[in-house]
Amino acid sequence: MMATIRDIAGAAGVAVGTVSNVITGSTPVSEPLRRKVQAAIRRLGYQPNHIARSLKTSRTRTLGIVVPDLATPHYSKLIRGAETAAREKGYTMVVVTSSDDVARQQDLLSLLWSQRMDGVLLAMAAGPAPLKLIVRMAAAGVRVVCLDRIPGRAPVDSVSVDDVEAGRLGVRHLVEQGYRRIAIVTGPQRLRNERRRLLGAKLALEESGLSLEEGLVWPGNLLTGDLMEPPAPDAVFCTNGPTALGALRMLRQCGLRTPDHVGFVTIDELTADDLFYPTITAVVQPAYEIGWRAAEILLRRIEDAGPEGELETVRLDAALRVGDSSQRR
Amino acid sequence: MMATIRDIAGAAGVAVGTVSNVITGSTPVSEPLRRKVQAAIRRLGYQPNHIARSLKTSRTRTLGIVVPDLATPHYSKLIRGAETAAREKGYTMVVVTSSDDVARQQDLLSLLWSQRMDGVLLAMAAGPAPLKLIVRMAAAGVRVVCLDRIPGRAPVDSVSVDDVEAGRLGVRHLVEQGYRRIAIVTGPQRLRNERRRLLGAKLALEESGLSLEEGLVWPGNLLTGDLMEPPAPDAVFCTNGPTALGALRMLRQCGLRTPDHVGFVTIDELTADDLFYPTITAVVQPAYEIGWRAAEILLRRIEDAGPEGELETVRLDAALRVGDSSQRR
DNA sequence: CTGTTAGCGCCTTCAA
DNA sequence: TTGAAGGCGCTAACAG
Repeated sequence: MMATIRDIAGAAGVAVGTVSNVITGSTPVSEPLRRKVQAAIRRLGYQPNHIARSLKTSRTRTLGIVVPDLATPHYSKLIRGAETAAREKGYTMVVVTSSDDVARQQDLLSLLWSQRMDGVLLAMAAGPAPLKLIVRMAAAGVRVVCLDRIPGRAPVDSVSVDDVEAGRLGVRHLVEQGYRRIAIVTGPQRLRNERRRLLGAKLALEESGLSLEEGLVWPGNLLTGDLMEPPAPDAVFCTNGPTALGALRMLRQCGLRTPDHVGFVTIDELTADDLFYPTITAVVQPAYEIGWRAAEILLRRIEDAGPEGELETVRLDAALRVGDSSQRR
Repeated sequence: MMATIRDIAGAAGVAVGTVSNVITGSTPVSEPLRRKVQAAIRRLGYQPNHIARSLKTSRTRTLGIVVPDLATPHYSKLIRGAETAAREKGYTMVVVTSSDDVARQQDLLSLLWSQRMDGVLLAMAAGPAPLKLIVRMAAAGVRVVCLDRIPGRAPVDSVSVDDVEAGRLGVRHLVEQGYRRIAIVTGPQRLRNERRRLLGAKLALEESGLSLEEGLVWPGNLLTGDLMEPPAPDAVFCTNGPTALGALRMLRQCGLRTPDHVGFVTIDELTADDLFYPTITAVVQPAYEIGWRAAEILLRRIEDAGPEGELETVRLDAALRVGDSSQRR
């Protein structure tokens, strides 16, 4: 039903090997034959079967990327970066989402392995790292590079932002603006990123001679009233975008505005945060570059395929983008 | 290097066919043998090769979805809906983005075809529909279902929102609120959706006995000053999310606030639009359901594989979600 | 039930 | 340069 290399060989009056040669370009083919072959390809609407090709070559020229979710702008930027790098090298990128579920993440990795992806980019789901699987995949020739959400200490290449610095940067800015009772709102502490951002925030406080009161650290989501009851903060620092949205909702519910009643800084850009009134001060991650760099490393591993070489561990810097929300009045 | 079905047959002391039978479950296998096989599978860390399986069965149990971009919340919801429906049937969803580029869209469709996806979901890039390719793919057994951004008249199943109604809904609301000089800001008119939303908006005006002044329709992005020079609008209606963000930026630049100076309604939810101050009135599309329904239709086509049957054309309703921005004071 | 075997479509030596 | 042939890993008959 569907045209094969054989059909077009027949139609062009040449051998299948010749057809393959004109398609892959691996072996020179004389002009007249090449023309006949290409004519037949067009005429029959032939579409090479990558499945068969991959089975033969045991390379798919396809990369997988596993992310916790697609809705967060952070991950769409990251994917775009990775996808662009892959495309430049002639690779296709397949995107799948774990919904932050480790079981599903495990399934997805197995699936990508079964699909014989040449390599996989992994932004881990919250929870234990699938190290054993990663190691087995690597042994089987499926490279894995972690990005954004990376495991603590593990034999994998990784690219991410410097989380400690990001946390420090945001809180230091608040301190410099004159805020003293700074509340920290974080995501789940199972995530290493979150732990490190919190660590950075604490460091910034210590460096300023301020002590962090435990009452002012809220891991996970804010609860109503946290902002009102003593010790009430004069500023809020959020360690990620979704958390920031939650915190802002809470502020609104409590009738608090930034920066009039409380200073506000978050890690991650919020969609259209320049439209918020007042605009939001953010510690911005180079999301696109994280994706790009990770894909680059992965592709190098795949194409060099030589000895293991050194593990690559890239830490990129986040940048402070000052808005209105942290301007103490 | 990588364990094959053969290796585990050897390790378990059975024939390859038996191994295949326990894996696929297509033929019953006695308990003792099944156990030996499964032990061997675990021991050797065997991972089935989907490539080979697909070559044999000529089914990949994988669907592709092509979207213009990932950053828009609308598309991530849509993808989640489609992905969920696919997963329920045991299919994997591969996400690729066209960046709204028809050439790239063409390449991606060819690629998905070459990868022998069992079916493809397509939210078209702005520009001419790749009808010929779609027809060829269908003939070759790769079903295509269009969603969200669908072609005008074409022999494909399609799922989308009722754009005319969505446009009408938004503008009618503004009229009901007492606005009279309503500006319409649209996306590129090459997009059928945009044309139809504009049409709906015009209908709502006519039905209210209001005439649309050409000066108050801005296709594409707003330009500075449009809002200030006469005839200045007393309300703005945007036909999609990104356009709305642009318009809001413009309003801010002009020092105009909603609803004090100008009423505001948009099609599409904006991320965290409940946090905008004032909150934004939106005509909300059932994005998740669009994805879900489209995947459902596609899967039915794939699995029934029978006669063509009737073309399915699903039009879902958008809903008005009233916020502050359209409350005339 | 279990084992054997013939391809799925393609690429890649290897001879001619 | 061209053509013929083997086999990638797996499934699905089919024969035992």
